Amino acid sequence: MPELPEVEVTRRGVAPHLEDRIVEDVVLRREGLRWPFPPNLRELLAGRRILGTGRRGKYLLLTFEHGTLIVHLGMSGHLRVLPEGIELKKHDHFDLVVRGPEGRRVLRLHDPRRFGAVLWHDHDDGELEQHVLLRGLGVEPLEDKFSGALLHQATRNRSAPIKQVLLAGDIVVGVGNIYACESLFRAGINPKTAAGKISRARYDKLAEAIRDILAAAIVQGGSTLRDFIAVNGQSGYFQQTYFVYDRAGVPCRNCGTPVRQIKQGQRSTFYCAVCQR
DNA sequence: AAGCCTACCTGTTGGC
DNA sequence: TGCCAACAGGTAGGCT
Repeated sequence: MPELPEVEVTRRGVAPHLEDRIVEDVVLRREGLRWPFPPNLRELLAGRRILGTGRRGKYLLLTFEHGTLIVHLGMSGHLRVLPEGIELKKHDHFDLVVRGPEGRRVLRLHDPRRFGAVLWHDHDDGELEQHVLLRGLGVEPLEDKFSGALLHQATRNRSAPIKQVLLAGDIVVGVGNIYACESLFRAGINPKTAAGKISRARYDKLAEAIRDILAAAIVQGGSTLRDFIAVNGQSGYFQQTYFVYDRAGVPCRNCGTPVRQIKQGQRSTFYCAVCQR
């Protein structure tokens, strides 16, 4: 589910309910997800004020004075903000209960496949950016540092296909399977092309495509394919604007040639063999 | 070091 | 309708 736009939509959704609120309770309903939950989370957070929210790649960050709560939604996770007393659903694993002007609110993490994570980074343990999960991440695609020049320079020694290099996340973060396919279509680049063989001019186009597509997806509330919903329960709409993703055999919106589906590194790739060379 | 593969899970879908 | 295999948006970690 959640690539960068969905995580950013989630962050923007939860932010007004969390910022400057005091945590009153933490409820853990299992040992953990991908990794164990910090067992002392309630002691760490109860009575503490949430100073702000952030995002690094697909990691959602809740900042406290003494540390940062790191939340990852994995493939199937979503967060909702609910009034107290809403009935639990299967796979509701974690609640953060906060008090605000409108009373108590519950931030509830739902994650059927349990590839998500909730971790704590204590400020005594050094810089957040040096956290083991964050330190290897590439640049943020919506920040100024991201450019065709950066993509070009960073890929000179990469022989892997551009699609897989984008997904790897060590050069640029947040571009998952959907947005990698869509961006390569927009830039007219065949996903199988070796990353190191793509020209600077084509990378300029790709960087622009990634930026534009991610930004547009955020405006649309992200993509709702199977189960993504925003904090308020609304679906995203970006999937209606897909050019290639999930459209195998359907005529290309640009040239009419049927969209192809192939496997790259066990993941589906969708592309137009005519528009993408 | 790049690049490939596996593993972690449940839910949905499509073929028979 | 039921059964089963294949597949799904992410990514760390282990191997070559």
